[in-house]
Amino acid sequence: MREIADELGLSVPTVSRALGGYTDIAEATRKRVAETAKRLGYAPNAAGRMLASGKSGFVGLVLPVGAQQFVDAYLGAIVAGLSEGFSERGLDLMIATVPATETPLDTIRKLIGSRRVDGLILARIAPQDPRIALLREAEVPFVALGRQLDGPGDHSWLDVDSGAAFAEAVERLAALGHRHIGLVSITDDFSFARHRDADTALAAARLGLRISRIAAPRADREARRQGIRDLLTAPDRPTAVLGLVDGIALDVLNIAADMGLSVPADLSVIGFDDIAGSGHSTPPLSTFEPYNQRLGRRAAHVLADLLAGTGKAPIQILEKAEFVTRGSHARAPDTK
Amino acid sequence: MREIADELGLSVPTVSRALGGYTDIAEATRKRVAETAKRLGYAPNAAGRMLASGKSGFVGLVLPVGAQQFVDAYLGAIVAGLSEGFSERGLDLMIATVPATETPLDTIRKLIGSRRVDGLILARIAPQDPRIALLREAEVPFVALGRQLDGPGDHSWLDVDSGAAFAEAVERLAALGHRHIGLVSITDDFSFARHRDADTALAAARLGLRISRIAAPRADREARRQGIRDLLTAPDRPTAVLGLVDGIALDVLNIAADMGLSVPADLSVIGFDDIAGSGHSTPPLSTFEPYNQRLGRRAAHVLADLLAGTGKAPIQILEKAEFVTRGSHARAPDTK
DNA sequence: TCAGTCTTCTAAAGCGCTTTAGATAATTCC
DNA sequence: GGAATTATCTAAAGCGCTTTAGAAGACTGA
Repeated sequence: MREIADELGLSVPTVSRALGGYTDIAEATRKRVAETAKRLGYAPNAAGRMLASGKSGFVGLVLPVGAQQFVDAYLGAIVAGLSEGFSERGLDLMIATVPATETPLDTIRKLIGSRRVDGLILARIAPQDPRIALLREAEVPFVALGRQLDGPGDHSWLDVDSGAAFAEAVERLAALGHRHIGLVSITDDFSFARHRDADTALAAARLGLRISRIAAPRADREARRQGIRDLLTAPDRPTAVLGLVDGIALDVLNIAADMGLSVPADLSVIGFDDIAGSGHSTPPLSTFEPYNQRLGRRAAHVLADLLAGTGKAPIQILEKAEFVTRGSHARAPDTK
Repeated sequence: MREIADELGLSVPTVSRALGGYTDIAEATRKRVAETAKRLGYAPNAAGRMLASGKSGFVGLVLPVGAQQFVDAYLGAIVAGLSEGFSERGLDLMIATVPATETPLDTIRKLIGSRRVDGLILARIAPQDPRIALLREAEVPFVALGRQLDGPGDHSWLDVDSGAAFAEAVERLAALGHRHIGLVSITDDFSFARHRDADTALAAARLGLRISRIAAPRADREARRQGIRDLLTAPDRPTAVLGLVDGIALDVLNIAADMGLSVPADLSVIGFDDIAGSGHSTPPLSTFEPYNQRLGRRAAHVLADLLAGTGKAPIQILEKAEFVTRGSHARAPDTK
């Protein structure tokens, strides 16, 4: 910056204000400065700017990578969207992992204590998430991706309304003549599982359909597969099955094939997530695409607004997941 | 920091040196400072530290999100590994996206011009990658994930030796009595495709096997599927097929099922990547797992070493992909 | 024409830390 | 016992930028 100032015979603050677009700089000067800056390939030193302005220009996403939690397709899409959204607003995304020796709360405390980030994105919200309490107390702007179970709270969040997607799946199946639908769920305590269970039941009750729900621990694949087998061999087996996630729905396809059931003629199957591979199964899986990248991008904009001070009221957004019509669902067998 | 100094009747620099673990501070003082810092919940201001030390403590990963390129499972795993590895070395990962109005080179130039990052990770290396030339010229430490086509170069890189995996697949199939293997490849100009093509051909030649290679543009799924159908209906069809990636291998499974071919009895199929869904196909797909998260973590350590100045010579690492035995490959049909 | 008002710039201070040079006190050596 | 050394601390400067206060010049209006 001094270089530019020297070259043009101006002072350093003038250059700073010119680049900052302040009004008390003559238009001609502003232009000269801008041109010289470009010619010299000037990029403002981030540290100097941070120190003087008190803003880091960074926004943090804390990943609990330590355990088995890794960056799956969901987080990958979120990261892409966040990064895209923030760069549109002149912010940078930093990804922090929680070291094995620390708790996520420690990491967050350090991050905000060192002023390394101006705000935070919280992903994988637990039904009761202590991080939310911490950030509210510290008065650090943040946006949560996902809802807590005990109501909307008064912080900003975005979530995919996967419950609505399951209700839509029930409606679609009802319209195709299905009267009895299986739901393969999980016993783990995730908010998304409870939302999907509840909204499926609600929609079925509203339409007068029967739901047969089975559930096993998420990681216990064998238990789940046995449950599916039992469900499909029962004398009054459902004519359609909803998988809580695509992985489960693909297992249903798999087991149906083993049992000689033809999908979608004998059995309809619908999943959720549109994971890689869902389009390549036999038959290709009908599922819901949650557009997580778009969700991440919108979350970035919400946080950017928060940081800019635009609007104090919490923003809470439920995004819709789109149904992806493929080959694994059709009219109920006895209504052809 | 001044607070700590005041509280203990010391000067600010003394506190700084005490926390920095310098030798010219009495052990007793060091301990008192450390305790007070902990008690006050002190975290050093990142901006001040950066400005004074000239190091940002950040390492950048530039994502070309703009176009269709999104964060798939590969990049997700890489990000997780990088973040994990860097946090083990006291560095932070920042993810930058390339705005629609800029080229990746612009973004990189800005990043290093503003001293926002101390070093960079380059992912998705092109056969001739201009980013490598730029960073070499700017003398910014970096590590590439992937090789260029024209030899190893003299910069540090890590890559998965997927060519070796395909050679291993050929060997495994040869050992199972297969004499004629199909390879479904792509026509696009990616380094990884050429490595896999070449090493497959080499291994087959060495073992006296026949390879029938077909290829279509990566995005043209219909052309690829037609190619696979032609391959499998030919009078002397191969008894095993390698898919360049899992998506392709799953298509092969799919088409084989449509044609009434039983996998693995009539046809063996092997893929590469172990994407979500590969374990849920019918039958479950035998494939290779590249352990990208581990690769990212190792890359982080290589770059951290570079930044610490430990060892000037470029480090070039080829990682092995592990074969995942599932149900889609078996003995050749006529050798039972 | 001269006080008052803009417009456009500069001077100085300071953000929180690290680093270099130097000061003080305690210790050692002959 | 005094010079030389060592151990431990402090003073001062400076990293590159932004911000506040203020100065200089150009303009207005009666």
